[in-house]
Amino acid sequence: MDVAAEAGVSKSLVSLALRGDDRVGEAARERILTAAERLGYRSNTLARSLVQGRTMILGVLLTDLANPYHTEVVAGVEESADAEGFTVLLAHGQRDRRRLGRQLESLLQLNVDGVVVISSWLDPAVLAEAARRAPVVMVGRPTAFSPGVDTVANDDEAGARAAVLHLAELGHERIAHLSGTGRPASRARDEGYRATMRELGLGGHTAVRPIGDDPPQRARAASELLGSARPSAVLAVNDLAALALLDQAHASGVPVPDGLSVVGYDNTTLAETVRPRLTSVDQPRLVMGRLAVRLLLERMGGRTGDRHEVLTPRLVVRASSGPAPGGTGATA
Amino acid sequence: MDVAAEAGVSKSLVSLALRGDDRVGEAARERILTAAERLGYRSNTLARSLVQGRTMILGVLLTDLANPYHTEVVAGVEESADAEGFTVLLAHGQRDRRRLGRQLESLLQLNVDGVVVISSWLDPAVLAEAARRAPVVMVGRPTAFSPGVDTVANDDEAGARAAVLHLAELGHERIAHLSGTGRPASRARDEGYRATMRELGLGGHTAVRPIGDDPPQRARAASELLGSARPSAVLAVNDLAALALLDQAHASGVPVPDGLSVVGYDNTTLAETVRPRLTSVDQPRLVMGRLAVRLLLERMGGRTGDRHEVLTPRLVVRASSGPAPGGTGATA
DNA sequence: AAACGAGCTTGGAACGTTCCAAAACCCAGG
DNA sequence: CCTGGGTTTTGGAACGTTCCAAGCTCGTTT
Repeated sequence: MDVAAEAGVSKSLVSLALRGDDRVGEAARERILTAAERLGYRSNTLARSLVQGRTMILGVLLTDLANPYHTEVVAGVEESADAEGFTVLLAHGQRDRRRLGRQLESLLQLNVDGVVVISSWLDPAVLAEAARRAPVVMVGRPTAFSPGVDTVANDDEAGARAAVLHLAELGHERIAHLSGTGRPASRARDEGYRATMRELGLGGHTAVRPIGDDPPQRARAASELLGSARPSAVLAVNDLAALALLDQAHASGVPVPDGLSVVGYDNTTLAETVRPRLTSVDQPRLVMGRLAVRLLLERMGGRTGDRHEVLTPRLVVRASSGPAPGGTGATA
Repeated sequence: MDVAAEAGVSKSLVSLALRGDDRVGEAARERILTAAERLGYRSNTLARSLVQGRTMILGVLLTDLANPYHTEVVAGVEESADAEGFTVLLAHGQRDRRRLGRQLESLLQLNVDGVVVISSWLDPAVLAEAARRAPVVMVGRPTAFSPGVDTVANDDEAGARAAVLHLAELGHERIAHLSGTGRPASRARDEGYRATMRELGLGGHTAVRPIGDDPPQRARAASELLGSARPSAVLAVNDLAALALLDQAHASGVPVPDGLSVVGYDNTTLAETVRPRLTSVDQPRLVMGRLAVRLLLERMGGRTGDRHEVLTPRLVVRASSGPAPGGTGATA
């Protein structure tokens, strides 16, 4: 270490001084700091991590950078991690199990101190295996619970329920559901939708149409839903699906919300840019991110039992939902 | 190293065997591999990087995760990095110089082999300093060139020019510009707009209105632009600005494109979701990402001179631009 | 029978830190 | 002038790899 030579002290003392240890004498500290400054010295994190056995890095693994839901969770993670002195690095796996696995492996190899997985695409077995090597929290509803992995999710059933109740309160009865493609969260929303329809005595009006993954499929699904027995309101599995629906409604000359009410899910920025502004179920994403970090810290602190946090979503009413055409407004 | 003991060989041989060196005898290799398998052994990347002096990691520093322009550049970076055997990790700085600096520092401390900066918010001096520690490529138009830093940008003047020519060809003369807030790219687009207007003899119709950063400011700027002397066409500094304009036009009952043509910039996914679909100038983002990696590799390979690549953008015509109201279509 | 070379294997140094026990220094008290 | 105790400083081990020069074990050549 050149700084040691430059300042005429041992490497040990340099190490102490640079870490701000107060056992270092005033004169020595002075010389060391100026020497380090002059030489532009930067301690090597790799070496430090090697000896300390930790990196002060939290890894975040996500499927989809373009998805604002994910990125807001990340914001929450970053906020808490910063406050605790951790650096956050993101690894991006796309919707590809293999790539996700590889990226997860990269993070673990880096010896990150914890991993937040924002994706339900990862194989539960892979997740469990990762949890044996480092604390792992999964944000979102898992396909199956993996032992050793904590989870933070929103209550999809409750979210769907709130949306259906809102629509029923506006007088709607023929409430349809533009559902997802079998991912865990979408299944739960579907379930919540069906249960609430039954609970309201609207079971007979239950109508579910799955939507595709790519834009053309989405458009077709939306158009079919608006076809023959058109519902007066639709709960979409997410904002993207709701958008496809709005688009299709516009194309077919169906006015929203006067001819059709639409409710989305996730309350992405999309909901606030689209016309008309979209009523949507909001997940507390920031809170979820912060919570994920707290769970990681608890694990590092020695907790062994698994925790599964479920947060309550909140309906944000905007312009895309209104009174049912024939109704007189509130009936419930 | 337990594997060595387990297989009854030296740690050196284990190291060789696991890296697939062909000098290792068949019997020993066999024993080592099964021992490693049984013990669930994973070599420690930190230690390897420490001795080899490189990490096979490329860092990407970005301002805004939520911006699809950025994330597509990232996709290009990842594609090329993967092909070259590098892992890509992202650090996210938000629009905050200090935070960006800290994140950059984190990446450098990790000893990444190269950094791609997708942000024009970073202080050029900080960038230059970073370039002294690792190869750095900046994607986007820099505030000022930093010695040692390569850049990859699109030709904003040319993009703005293409948009104006397109509108002029449709017969528009009163073409206004909803401009940005002084970032380098937006200044260049502004310049391209003005120059092209002059070139077409439309200098007298030049009208530039700056837009704000937050939604309410954007809305006001859009509304003012549509006020008194309403232009027949507008080039917006980016898709978000164009969106605000579309929104405002809708609110004031101005039909697009019949009463007003709008052209955006960046061709984000927004352009394909908004109604009407937005004509927009597309930057070759994937190519830019790939190019950034190539420049990094060249630096690692020993190149010393700086390179500044400028790519040509391409106008994507959609439904938001049409013939000028009074005109007969193509005039140019 | 000695020397050689090819194929495999090994021990120890090195990477740049932190950690720890021990050494050196200093000053006050006896 | 020695002793003790606190403060400051030090050398060497350790972290888990890779790298390198050197070693061993054969069978083959001279």
